[in-house]
Amino acid sequence: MPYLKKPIPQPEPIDCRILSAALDLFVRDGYHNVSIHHIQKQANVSVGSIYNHFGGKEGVARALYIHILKEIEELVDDAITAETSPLMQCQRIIRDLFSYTESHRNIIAFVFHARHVEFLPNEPHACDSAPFIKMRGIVAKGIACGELRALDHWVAAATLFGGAIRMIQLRLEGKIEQPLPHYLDEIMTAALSGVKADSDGRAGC
Amino acid sequence: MPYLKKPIPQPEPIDCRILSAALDLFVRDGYHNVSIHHIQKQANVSVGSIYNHFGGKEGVARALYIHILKEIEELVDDAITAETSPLMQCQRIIRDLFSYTESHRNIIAFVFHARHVEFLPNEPHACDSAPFIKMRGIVAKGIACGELRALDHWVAAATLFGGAIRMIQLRLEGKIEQPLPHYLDEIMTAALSGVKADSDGRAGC
DNA sequence: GTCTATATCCAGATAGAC
DNA sequence: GTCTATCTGGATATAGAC
Repeated sequence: MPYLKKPIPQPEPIDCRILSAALDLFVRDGYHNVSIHHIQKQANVSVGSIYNHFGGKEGVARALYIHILKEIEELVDDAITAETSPLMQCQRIIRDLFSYTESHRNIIAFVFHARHVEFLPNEPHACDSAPFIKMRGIVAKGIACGELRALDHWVAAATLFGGAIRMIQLRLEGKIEQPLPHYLDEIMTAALSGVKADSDGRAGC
Repeated sequence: MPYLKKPIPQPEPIDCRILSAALDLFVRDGYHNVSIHHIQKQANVSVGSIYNHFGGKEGVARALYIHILKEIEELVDDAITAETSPLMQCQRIIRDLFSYTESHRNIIAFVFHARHVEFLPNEPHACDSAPFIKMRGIVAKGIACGELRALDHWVAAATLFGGAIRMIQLRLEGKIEQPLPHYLDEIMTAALSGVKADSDGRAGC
């Protein structure tokens, strides 16, 4: 039996351990309250390895930021392909963000709760990143095709997603007791009624 | 002529200079990127004075935080006394927050943009502070008297204020070109239509 | 009360063995 | 590639003169 040919089941590759340890610590204590040494202990690696892989604490944060934004972008892309109308796409995104907040708390917290500009001054701000640009693109399309009212695009996006984002933040801060999906319908209808065009039949999407 | 009896016009008392210098720096660079020495230089005082008045950097931040929350609370109180119905009070608060964002940018930025928990771990979170509790109280009253729909209170508050807060944040980040009051009407009607009760005449407030 | 000069500490970064 | 040990810079905090 080839026991010995099997590699010892290394639980995770070293860079993943570093990233997930850093994510936990950054979210719990805030970037500036976490030192390389904290990460090193939590991930069971050495300082040297962290520098080898990421070039330092800021490098870890940058890798994390990019990785997580990519994950959010996938969530948005999935919504875009799964639904046809902009309105349904927005609904889908909110729904998925809500359930993601429950299942991948720290990922959502890192995006919606950290002030990246304070430690990644050279990275574009989150709201200039691909997933958020795409979300605004959906809103613009909804307005163009008459599904949404002809509001300023920023206003429409803020109204549509503002309430949901606020709920996510409150949930992350522990203010809201129930899991977010519990509030999904109420939030959705409230947000939509602010931006939906008067339903006079034409859905040109 | 009593020229000499007049005190030399000291532009500001020392502790105010410290606080306003700290506010500027905290907002611009983030608490953790600002040192006592930065504050000292910007305020034209000595390190010793800062320690005498506030006991250190954290003390400065705490004093600032408390002071600013009190200012926001006044804004909320003014709205409550100036208007009678909860709905009008909410409108008034949003309107005043918008104009405050333009006229007292850093004050609003410090409240809505900084992560206080990361440097004032023993202070209550902003959303547990008096002004925000009062805002939720207004919402609760609006629901109780039938002016607002019978939503979950968190949902109602998030819907009513979420869009406006999002606009404030975007404006602070420089994403929005126009001064906020320019968007006031659109934001207001969009937010209100999500929470207003079907107008069937009864306004029991 | 206000200042300058100094002490202490700790995080970030590096060197060099394995 | 991974580790430990060490160096360095800078920030907080204090001491003591004025």
